[in-house]
Parts: sequence; structure tokens; C-alpha cells
Amino acid sequence: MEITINNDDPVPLFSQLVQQIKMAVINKKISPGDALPSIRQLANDLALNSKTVAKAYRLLERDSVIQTKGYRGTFIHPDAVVNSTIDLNEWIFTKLNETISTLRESGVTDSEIRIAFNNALTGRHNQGEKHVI
Amino acid sequence: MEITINNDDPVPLFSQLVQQIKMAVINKKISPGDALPSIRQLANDLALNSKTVAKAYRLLERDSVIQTKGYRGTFIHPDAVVNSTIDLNEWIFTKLNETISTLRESGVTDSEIRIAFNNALTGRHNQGEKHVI
DNA sequence: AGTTGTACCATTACATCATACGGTACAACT
DNA sequence: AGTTGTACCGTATGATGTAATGGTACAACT
Repeated sequence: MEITINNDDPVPLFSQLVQQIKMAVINKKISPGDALPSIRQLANDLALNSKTVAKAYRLLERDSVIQTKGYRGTFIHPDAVVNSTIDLNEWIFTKLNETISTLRESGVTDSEIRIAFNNALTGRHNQGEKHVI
Repeated sequence: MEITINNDDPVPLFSQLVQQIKMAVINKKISPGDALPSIRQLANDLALNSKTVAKAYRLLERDSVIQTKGYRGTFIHPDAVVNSTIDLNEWIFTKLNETISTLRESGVTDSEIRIAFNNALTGRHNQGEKHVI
């Protein structure tokens, strides 16, 4: 499994890692059950910070591409091949696009959408304009 | 119609204007058909930039609280009283909250939501992670 | 003792955006 | 001539978030 990280690539380092591991699974370079290098090991090999590798591993586990077994190490998930082909981002993008389109069709400004989005995401309410009545 | 703008208020200046004009409509300080001061006039009176007042007027017209009649000036909309009580922000917030909740329930990170949201809003696609397969 | 994933603490650089400001220009009116 | 709303150019500031870095610490294993 050869992994190449390009610092000049606009794609974030942790995303490059996620991509390449998914690619390795799809192309059968690694198979379910195989052990992955430890976070610190891989960080050392790729000259990355361990937090960056940990972030990639966290996302890969969320997507059920890998499985972390605590002190026993990290392994490829049994369903890794299928789960590597699923593009979660595509689904997120579509979901958000539907909502944004609805709002835009009602004459809502992108600025207003953005502000309301930040308020919704951070949990706070009624920022920027007080409620009347 | 007395309008007070507070520069130290965290609420943006144009929002304060929108609020207070809606309030004036609700409290019958101004009635449908009444003429509003011109953008430049009001900007001068309140020591604001004309662009700031123009922004407030633009939003008020979008909400059908006022009506601009070109070179003839700006007037209170016939349905201003009803439309002033409608909180568009509340609706936007709710719509976005529904979508965000759905995504979160699927284990999507707030970071991922935010990035996908920015991509969806700016129209660009697949930023940060290239599509595989 | 050394390694595993993980969870905190933190800082730095960089990008994006909202707000608010200023100037200039236009057509259509009084 | 002066005023109306509007549209374009621009700049400056403050806020916010991502990405990536570093250090420290923990329990549970080999």
C-alpha cells in the first residue's frame, strides 16, 4: 500500500489520506481484516502530525471503512469495499442543495441563508435581528 | 416616526433599521400609503451611509413592508401590517435546522456539513474530497 | 517498558464572509 | 438643477472556521 501525500495539493492532507485508503480498498491493495499501520507509525512515515492521521482514521471509522480495536490496532472493516464506494459528501451536498433552493425561491438572500445556517449549526437563535411580537 | 440607531449594539445597523420600521408599522406610527424619507435623506438624518439604508429598504421591499416607486419615492406597502409580523428568519432557521438534524443523525460532522454547505451555496461541487469510482 | 487509540490543552496561518463605508453614474421624474 | 431608487466600482475591519501543528496524559494491552 503506497500512500503519497502532496503538500501543495489544495485538498487537505487528512482528505488525501481518506481518499487513498479508500482507493487502496477498492483496488484490492488492502483487504478486510488487514491491519493498518498505527496512527503514530503512519504519521511518522508520511511526515505528518499524528493528529492529522488520527482525523483521517476517525472519519474512515465513521464511514465503516476501518475498525479500531483500541490497543490492538486498526483493521480494514469487513464491509470496507462497499462502504468505500459510498460518497457521503454527495448525499450531504444534495440534501443541503434542496434546502438552499427552497429558500432561494422564496427570495431569501445568500447572506441571510448563511447567517441563519451558522445560527442553526451553533445552536444559538435569533442572531442579528430580534424577534418582534 | 422616531428612529434610533445604536452603533454599539451588536445588531447590524441595517437590521436595526429594518426592525424599527417594522415596529413603527405594527404600532401604527406609520400607515400603509405613507411616504418614507428618501434613502439619502434618512442616511443623512441618522448619520449612516446611504448604502446601509438602501440595504434595509431592499430587505423591507422584499418582505413587502414597503414599496419603492422609483423616482416617486418609497411608501408603506398596503399589506405592511401583516407582513411586518411575519418573521422570515424564523422560517429559514427552521428549514435549515431540519436538514442539519437529518445530517447529524447520520453521523456527519459539523465541519463536513459546513464545508458541504459552502460548496452548495457557492455552486461549486466536490471540494476537499475527490469523487471515487 | 513500549505501543495502542483517544482525549484534552494549546497556537499558527490562511481563507472567507458580513458589515459598513466611499465614489460615481444612470434614467426618469419635479 | 435637483431628487428619486438603483447599480457598479472599490476598500477596510472584525469575526469565524478550517487545517495543521505541538504537548501531555490516560487505560489497556504485549
